[in-house]
Amino acid sequence: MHVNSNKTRPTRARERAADAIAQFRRYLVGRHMRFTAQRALIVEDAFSRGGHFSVDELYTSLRATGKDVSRSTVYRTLKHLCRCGMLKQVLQGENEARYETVYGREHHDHLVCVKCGRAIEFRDERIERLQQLICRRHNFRSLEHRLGIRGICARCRAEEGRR
Amino acid sequence: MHVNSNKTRPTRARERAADAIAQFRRYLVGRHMRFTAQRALIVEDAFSRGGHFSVDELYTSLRATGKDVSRSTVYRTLKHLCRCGMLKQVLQGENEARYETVYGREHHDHLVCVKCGRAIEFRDERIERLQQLICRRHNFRSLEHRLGIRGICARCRAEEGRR
DNA sequence: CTAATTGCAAATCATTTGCACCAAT
DNA sequence: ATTGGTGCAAATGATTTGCAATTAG
Repeated sequence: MHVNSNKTRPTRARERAADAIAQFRRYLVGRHMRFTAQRALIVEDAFSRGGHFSVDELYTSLRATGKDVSRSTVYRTLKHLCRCGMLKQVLQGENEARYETVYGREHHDHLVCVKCGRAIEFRDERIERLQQLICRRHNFRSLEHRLGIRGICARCRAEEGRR
Repeated sequence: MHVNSNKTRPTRARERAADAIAQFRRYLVGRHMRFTAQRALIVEDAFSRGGHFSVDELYTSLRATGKDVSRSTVYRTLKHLCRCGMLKQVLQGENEARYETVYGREHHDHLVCVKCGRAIEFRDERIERLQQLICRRHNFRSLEHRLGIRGICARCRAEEGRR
């Protein structure tokens, strides 16, 4: 099991982003699609950040750094990134969709704090194995799975004073 | 582990619905809220059905039986049902929200078929226990959890011809 | 060159809300 | 009688789309 801090080291992040851009370009070229400046900026931003993000966070962050990309293009690009499996939507029950990067990372599940919104990531092999077992038993071919535990994180519990 | 067939026996369903109506009434009364004909109809319909449903399915089904309840009221009532824990939203990544009844049932997880949309329910104690363990390890207080495995069900795989 | 992409503004779609009338307590 | 509920139509908010101008291959 491992836990990511929400801030990845800057250098590490830049590497990750560069890898992702290269990968996305390969995907696009292979499909006669075009690798544009806007797409590069979007992938760059998405993969430089630690945790999850919403369309608006990404859009605003780009804009804040003077990289003007339209909302439409952000939506369209994120859709492509999902289609090629580099990104995935994580649905936690809010109004707007949130995304997390997949490319270059291993599968993990989440503890989501309902107070502060933070997501703690974890991976448990025993749970993974049991899931496979269940699929086999139902003759079900698993494509992906998602486990989310909602609750209150240690920090919020501490601040809250009581247990 | 157990699996529910998607159709519950009619009599059984009626009982379930009656129980749910009574429970919702208790909740409302206890909060100085009013138990109205519309609310009864909505709860009745929601708890008579087997699987998951969308607002529109419920709305249409009511309407089809001549029970005229406005969409607004359906939305407002489902929200109350979620608030009191009798219902819960299940997010599978579509555009519209889907709900499933909680009251009178035990917690379970899902195998969701991406071909036919069917949801197979299961419960595995070992997974439940491991989740508790993980929460404890992170000093995280779990409020609820949700495990969904997306893939292709046995029936669709058979129809598909290949493995 | 030529087809794909962008940005804008208008269009959708699910869900929410303001308000005048209605009904449960 | 009160006060909360309902239905309608209008408002909202996120996402999508048509289209003319732009640009990558």
